[in-house]
Amino acid sequence: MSIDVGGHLKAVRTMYGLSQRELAKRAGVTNGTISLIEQNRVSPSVSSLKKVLDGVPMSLADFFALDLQESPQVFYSRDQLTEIGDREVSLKLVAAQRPNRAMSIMYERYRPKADTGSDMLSQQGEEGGIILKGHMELTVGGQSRVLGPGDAYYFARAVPHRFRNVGDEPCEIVSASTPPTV
Amino acid sequence: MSIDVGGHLKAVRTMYGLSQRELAKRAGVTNGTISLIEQNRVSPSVSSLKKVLDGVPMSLADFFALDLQESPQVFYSRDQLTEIGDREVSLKLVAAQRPNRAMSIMYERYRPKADTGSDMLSQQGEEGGIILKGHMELTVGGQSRVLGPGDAYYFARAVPHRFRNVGDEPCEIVSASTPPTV
DNA sequence: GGGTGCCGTCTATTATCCTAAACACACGAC
DNA sequence: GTCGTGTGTTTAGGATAATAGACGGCACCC
Repeated sequence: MSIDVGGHLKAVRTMYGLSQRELAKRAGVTNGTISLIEQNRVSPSVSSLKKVLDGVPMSLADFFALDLQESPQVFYSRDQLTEIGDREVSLKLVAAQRPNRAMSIMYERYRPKADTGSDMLSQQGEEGGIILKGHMELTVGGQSRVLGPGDAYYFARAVPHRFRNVGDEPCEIVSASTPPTV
Repeated sequence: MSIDVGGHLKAVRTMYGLSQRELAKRAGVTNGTISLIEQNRVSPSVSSLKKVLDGVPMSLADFFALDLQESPQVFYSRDQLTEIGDREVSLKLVAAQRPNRAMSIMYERYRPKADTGSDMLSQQGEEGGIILKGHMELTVGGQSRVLGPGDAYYFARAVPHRFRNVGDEPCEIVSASTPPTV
């Protein structure tokens, strides 16, 4: 067994401020079980691990998705955002260097007439955002629409999509997508 | 055990076009084990389930995260956003009615002195955002910091966190979180 | 009809996990 | 001091999972 289930569980438990006995009681197992698991002296069955996590509560998916190793960066000043745009479109990415993050969050700035080109598509995931300034024509699947400040969008990336700044001023958007593409 | 590990495994295995014996051989377990797991006659230990998934290969996190999705509305005008705030904090949610979406994207507006209260925590997921206007004190785990326009944050929700508008003007944020809490 | 090969299932045995209860240590109250 | 209550750890034994190998089914070929 390569993955450290025990350490993982201990981290989760202590993060919630629970003792082994408290967690055991909530989960309907014995404190000894928790102890043995945390020491990696046993590899719990999925059913018992689920019982334990139900006591937190936390899903199995989240449990195994947890990063754990260190405490990652939380705060990013505006000049710490990773910029990845070209001249037409500027993208400032939050938490770019964070491994295995679940989302990309970006501050996007489109010059007048900027255009992502016809019908981008990714295999998977979802994307959404809110327009802050300017006017953006968004085409998703068959549908097309011009969005202004305060308007928003949300779509599955498997559908072809295109962004085009149809205004005379720059268009600014905050967007999020999952899973992160960049 | 509420979750259907067996059916799940069978779906993964057949998706990869493997027989029980093939998968067993790759994984270093016996075909009987696969059979018993798929029938939910046993709840595999994490270690053996991991061995089995290594034969695919697939991570435990992905295994437990498997799901499906889809839905229609793409564009949301500003007054179509679902508002869910109280007097102190206004939250405008994109695609609120969309079932099984992967993220929540929100336009958040905090009145001066607005405070989410001490140490909220959700059991799961990640959250991030970008400050548009005003100044927000964000506390995550031990660390605390005041963020201004253009600054950003990103953290795992399992860590206790708190937002507090420390400025005299309203603070506006666009945030995203996954999985959606609301 | 008899082989051959691959499929998933089942059984008897062995290996591992889970429980209940004891154990050891630390800290505060009195 | 010695209770009382909190913590995590250990142990014996019963419960559960994993193994090796047998079993029956189905398709294909001779």
